[in-house]
Amino acid sequence: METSGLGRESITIRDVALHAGVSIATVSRALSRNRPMSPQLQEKVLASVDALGYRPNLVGRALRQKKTSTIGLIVPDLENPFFSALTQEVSRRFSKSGSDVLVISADNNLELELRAVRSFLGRQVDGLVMIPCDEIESRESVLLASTGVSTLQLDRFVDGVDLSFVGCDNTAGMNLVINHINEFVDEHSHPVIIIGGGGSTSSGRERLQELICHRPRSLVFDGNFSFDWGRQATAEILSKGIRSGTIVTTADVIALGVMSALITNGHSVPMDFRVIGFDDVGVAYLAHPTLTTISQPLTDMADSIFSFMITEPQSSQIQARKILGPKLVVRESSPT
Amino acid sequence: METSGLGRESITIRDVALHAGVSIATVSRALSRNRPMSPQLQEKVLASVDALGYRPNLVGRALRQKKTSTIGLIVPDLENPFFSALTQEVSRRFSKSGSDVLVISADNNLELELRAVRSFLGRQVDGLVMIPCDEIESRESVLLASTGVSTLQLDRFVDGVDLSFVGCDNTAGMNLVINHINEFVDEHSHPVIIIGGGGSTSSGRERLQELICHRPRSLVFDGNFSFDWGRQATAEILSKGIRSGTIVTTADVIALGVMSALITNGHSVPMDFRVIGFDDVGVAYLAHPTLTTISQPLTDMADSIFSFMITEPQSSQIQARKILGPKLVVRESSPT
DNA sequence: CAAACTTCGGAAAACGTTTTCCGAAACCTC
DNA sequence: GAGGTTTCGGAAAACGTTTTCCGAAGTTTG
Repeated sequence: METSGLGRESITIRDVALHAGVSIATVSRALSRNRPMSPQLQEKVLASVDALGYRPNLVGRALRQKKTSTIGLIVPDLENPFFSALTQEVSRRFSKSGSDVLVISADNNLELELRAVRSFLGRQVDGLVMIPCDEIESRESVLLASTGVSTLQLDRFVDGVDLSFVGCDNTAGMNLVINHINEFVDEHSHPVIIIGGGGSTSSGRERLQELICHRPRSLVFDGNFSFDWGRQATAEILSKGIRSGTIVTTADVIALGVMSALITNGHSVPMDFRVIGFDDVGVAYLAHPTLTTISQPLTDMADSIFSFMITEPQSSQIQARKILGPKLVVRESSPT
Repeated sequence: METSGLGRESITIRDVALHAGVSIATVSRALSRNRPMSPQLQEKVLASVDALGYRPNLVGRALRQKKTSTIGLIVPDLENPFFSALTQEVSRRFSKSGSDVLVISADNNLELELRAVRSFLGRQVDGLVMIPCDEIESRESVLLASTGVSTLQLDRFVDGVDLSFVGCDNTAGMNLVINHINEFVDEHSHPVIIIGGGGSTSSGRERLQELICHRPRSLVFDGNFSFDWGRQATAEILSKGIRSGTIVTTADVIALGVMSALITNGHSVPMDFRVIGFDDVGVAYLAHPTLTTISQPLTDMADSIFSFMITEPQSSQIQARKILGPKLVVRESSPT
């Protein structure tokens, strides 16, 4: 009859109770299997549910239960392929266990990031996973998040905040790079050029620091995690008359910009310049030449986030850190 | 005192009322500015709000108001750079007007897509935007969505469903491609090879159909929207002994895979093969050679989605279509 | 100055659930 | 067969808001 689907008033548990001739408590129990009940009654209720096309209102449920079966994920920038891959991986992990991951992109904007935190907090998510935009400036957002709900930092952390963190070992990763280039870099004839990015993020800083520490004499450029920055930095390098060298970057997106600019200007990779990235995003394998880089253990990271979130009811306010090991992937952009 | 921040029990409007010595109605009004009130009282309430660090529970509010100030966006695959760019654009547009966009990735999985719909519906989003996974198989999801809330289809639509749609004109886009290749393709010496993808999606099908219609004698391959498929199809082409031609694809991700495979095997683009993509994702400009492609009006699409969602209270159940015009971007992978 | 508005704060209902509590019936046990 | 235990359905409270309604003031009007 009125299952026409046009009805703007949605059917509630009350309608089902009326239809089945039972109380709303019974309907609730039939659906939640919270308490055993006689099979015939259960069936009757379920029949009414089907007949009316009833769908529980999760807002009502959340209010009563004080939980939403939802976790929030705030990412700085979905257009960075590393973050979209990580997002996908985290979503996949949680969806296996039945909880939904809701994603908001902060668009590399501190104000939007703070708004996202407020929104998720107000919406009573059961947990919050943040990839903070900035090591210093995101402090307010992260702190606010942590007062309201079990919060985890992923990939990047905020300086001096007592919150659990899951990420990859950037220092170890850069050491793999250093060892790799030591195999072919002749200190004098073949300069090492460092192009940093995301210096205001913990991972960007860690990677850059490690590089500078081991290669203190190198030419250093610092910018952000973007294709354009890689291209721009390359233009500067070339304008200095440099015509060969090993260019180490702190992210694949930068490295891809670098290679693009080099090749456009007629320089060969890896003959003239060797280029090395970090992250191992999908396109790193697609570029030409294919990009030598550091592969991050995305699946492990997602798994760790999941177990932190599930096993720790927030009691572990104590700062726990799960640092996962990266791998070197040597491809065509550097000699084997 | 108890503003220590450790308190698991969150402060409610009731606590604020108590602290300020007013009723909860007054607190609500002070915050919502729903009704004018004396400034000194307002200030007193606001002071208490600050003192206690009160944050409204949006779940309670949503239950009462029957709206969540939230729209849901379901995307097939965040790792496809076209979708992450589109997601970013839509989020940006809505966040300007103060409503949150919550994103769920269906991971190219019909079951997850259906679950995402159920989840958003249950969570009472004010609107739903879907990029359906499959032209046929997503029908159940889309239909379910449309019964519960104002629903829009974006970029792809489901066959025979009366729902508004926003997307780009794939046919026109492919015509631009056809005209472009007509300028340099010598029918006999230079074969046209078509690599389709996403044939089970409306956009994939539309693009492929238009191509085949204008170039009926071409060699045609059909697969999905992925780098790997592009690579794989290329391997097949080469294995047939073909050593030159114009390869037209239905998506940049495919085209990038194609170019990668061609170059790896020592073939030159655009000397031996010309390659053409569709979408104009960021990396298209980064590839080497840079990729000739069709640029989709992402911002316009987001704007249209926004105005459909805001101006049409759902009354416009009537199928409205907003088809936006694409542009041809000629780059190095094809002759100018 | 009485009557009629206006202003503004509070009590309470409402939103859709889940869950506690209660009581009736049924079932044991001796 | 009386007393105790278990089973199971329903009434009602609770979750945190917003909003309708009411009534007590204050203000205008004739």
